[in-house]
Amino acid sequence: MAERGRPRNFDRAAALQQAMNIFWQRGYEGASLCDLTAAMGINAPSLYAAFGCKEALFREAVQLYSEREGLLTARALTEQPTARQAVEALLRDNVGAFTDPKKPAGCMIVLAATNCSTANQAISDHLLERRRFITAALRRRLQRAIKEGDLPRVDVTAIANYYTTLLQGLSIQARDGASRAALNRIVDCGMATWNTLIETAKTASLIKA
Amino acid sequence: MAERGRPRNFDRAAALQQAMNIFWQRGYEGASLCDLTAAMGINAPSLYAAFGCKEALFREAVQLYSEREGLLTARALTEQPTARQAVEALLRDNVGAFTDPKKPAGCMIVLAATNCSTANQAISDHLLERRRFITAALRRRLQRAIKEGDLPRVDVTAIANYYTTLLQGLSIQARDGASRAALNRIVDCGMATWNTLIETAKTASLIKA
DNA sequence: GCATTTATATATCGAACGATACAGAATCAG
DNA sequence: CTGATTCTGTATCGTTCGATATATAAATGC
Repeated sequence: MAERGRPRNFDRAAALQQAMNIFWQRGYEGASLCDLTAAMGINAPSLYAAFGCKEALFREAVQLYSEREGLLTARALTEQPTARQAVEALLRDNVGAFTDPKKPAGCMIVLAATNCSTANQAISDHLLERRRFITAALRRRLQRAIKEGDLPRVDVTAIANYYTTLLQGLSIQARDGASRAALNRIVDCGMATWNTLIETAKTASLIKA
Repeated sequence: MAERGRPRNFDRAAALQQAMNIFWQRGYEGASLCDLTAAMGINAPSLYAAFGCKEALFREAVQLYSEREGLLTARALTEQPTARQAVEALLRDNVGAFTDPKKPAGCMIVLAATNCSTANQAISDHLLERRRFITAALRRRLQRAIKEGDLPRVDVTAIANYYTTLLQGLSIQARDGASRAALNRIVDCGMATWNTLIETAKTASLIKA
């Protein structure tokens, strides 16, 4: 353990988590360095020494968020036996997280950089990539269901995009103060229509072909 | 018309429209005064003399946006004969507007202040109020449909919230670069399930009662 | 002990932010 | 014409932004 020099005086992981919460709550540009250092309990030079710059800190915070909160989504998609159960678990689990009073409302990936100045386009693009990754994961899960015979041959892109859109809308609703019950009521609507939706995607896909 | 003093050298309405476009594209905080004055073709003092301050300019821009783009929604809700047609027209017309290449993608009311610094909470609240107004208009339209016998007695709040969520999700999808065809494909999914959804909202409402 | 290394706290830095002071230009009333 | 009024362009204002220079404190290696 060749830890030369004065040892760090704060818990880097704990500080990162605080930074994540601030970014989650206020967005990339809405979170000032002053906000960040105050929440992290350190001064600016310590922040820069430990994380590089604001953008690098944000990317680490997004990574932490993905590992923490994205776990819900990943588990819902992999562990549920059927596509329908996977989609419903994905929606319900995220609604639960979106309305956890101990956390900022809604999804950080969706909300933290919806509008950025042109100088921070890279930040927007980074989150856009993450959003597309989630949609792709859902699409792959639906494809797996077709292969497993759990789902008829449907337009998986359409279904995945539809539920992604609903999920992103739920983030806005959560941020706007909707209750967990209200959001679950919306999920009820989204899931009640599953059978019809699959039929539609099937026929539409056939019409296209 | 006692127009005293030196006359204004620019078209106030045209300048406001340019400001609206900048706010629409970059959001309230993402749009700097430099961006605004450049797009409006005027200098800062002219902007302040004509509009007061950045926040007042933004509120006027939101008002203009509501009158211009909100017209689509208002017309869809009032002019279509049935609730189903009204909702579908609302979604289709907004998808058309969201993907108009001559305009910024997505809805300004949804995207322009999703994450604001605490100093500009009033801006967020203003747009939140507008969003709630739109949901309320949809809910009233559904209630009207029940009164007209066009719709069974359903949980109109749930249906209105569901389609609002979908519409807000569509704004994010549009901003993320989704094509008009892709968004219409999502609307297909949302509308294909109308009958099932109404049945569900009916029974659920009865269960509740 | 002493040199080296790294982290900390204070005190900024230059740039960009929203917003104005000011002088000059353009119109009106008389 | 003169005086009053309003708009315009230049040149800032004070503040906050993200990011650092500097000196000191706390650890290690020898």
